[in-house]
Amino acid sequence: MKVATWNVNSLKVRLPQVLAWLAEAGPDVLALQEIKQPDQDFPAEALQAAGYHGISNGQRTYNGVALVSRQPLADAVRALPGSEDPQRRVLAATVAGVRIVNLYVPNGQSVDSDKYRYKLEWLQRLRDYLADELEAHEKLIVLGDFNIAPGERDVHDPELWRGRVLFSEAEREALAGLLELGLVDLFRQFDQPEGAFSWWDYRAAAFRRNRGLRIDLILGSHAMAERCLASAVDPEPRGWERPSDHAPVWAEFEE
DNA sequence: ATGGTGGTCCAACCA
Repeated sequence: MKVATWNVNSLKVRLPQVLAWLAEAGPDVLALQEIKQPDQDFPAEALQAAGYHGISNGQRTYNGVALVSRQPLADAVRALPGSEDPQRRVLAATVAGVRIVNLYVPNGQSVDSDKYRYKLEWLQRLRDYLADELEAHEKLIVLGDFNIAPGERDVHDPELWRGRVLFSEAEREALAGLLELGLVDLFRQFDQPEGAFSWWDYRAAAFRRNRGLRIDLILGSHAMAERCLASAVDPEPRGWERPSDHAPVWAEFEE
């Protein structure tokens, strides 16, 4: 099973690229973030024609997540439990006996903003949720746009980014807290090239200069980590015409 | 230190 995550920054704009990447990379499951459209606009028919089921937790203009899968998606959950958050950032479902949790973690804007405090509170609620999910599901994958670079190797210039949003101590500790629950950053189980990033700012030719961050992650429970055969970023779509600012990240598992 | 780009939807917000 091949599982992937991609922040597409508007599914309306990026649907042709999503269909092209599905055909090219052939993932069994693709988790999408920032689809920026309500559920009634979700392109279920175009995906079905490509051989995929799809479900969404959409929202107009901002946020919105979706799951695309060759096999049916069951038992969907669309929010962190006990939350009245109107921001659509969570979509979990079960595929072929594997629980998949798709996340669009808040960006946080800057460390002195209300949005940063919201991000840290949200991550605390996420931790409580994932603790329960790990109890309930031996085979668990948690993936998406985490808006946090885990370590020095995941940042093009750690000294520039240190203390700033996406690489601040409190965010990195919150992410480490998720791993302490019993989740593994699958990308780092394998040898990777230097400068393997998943997001590059649209500004200042950041992609051309490879000034990026690895903030799109695939975490697995130990049972999934043991079954993981490979993981990588596919930077190619970031170089396409009118790209998302993120590239897809994938992980492959034995059956 | 600033501003650079892009999506949504036409002013301003978010990333």
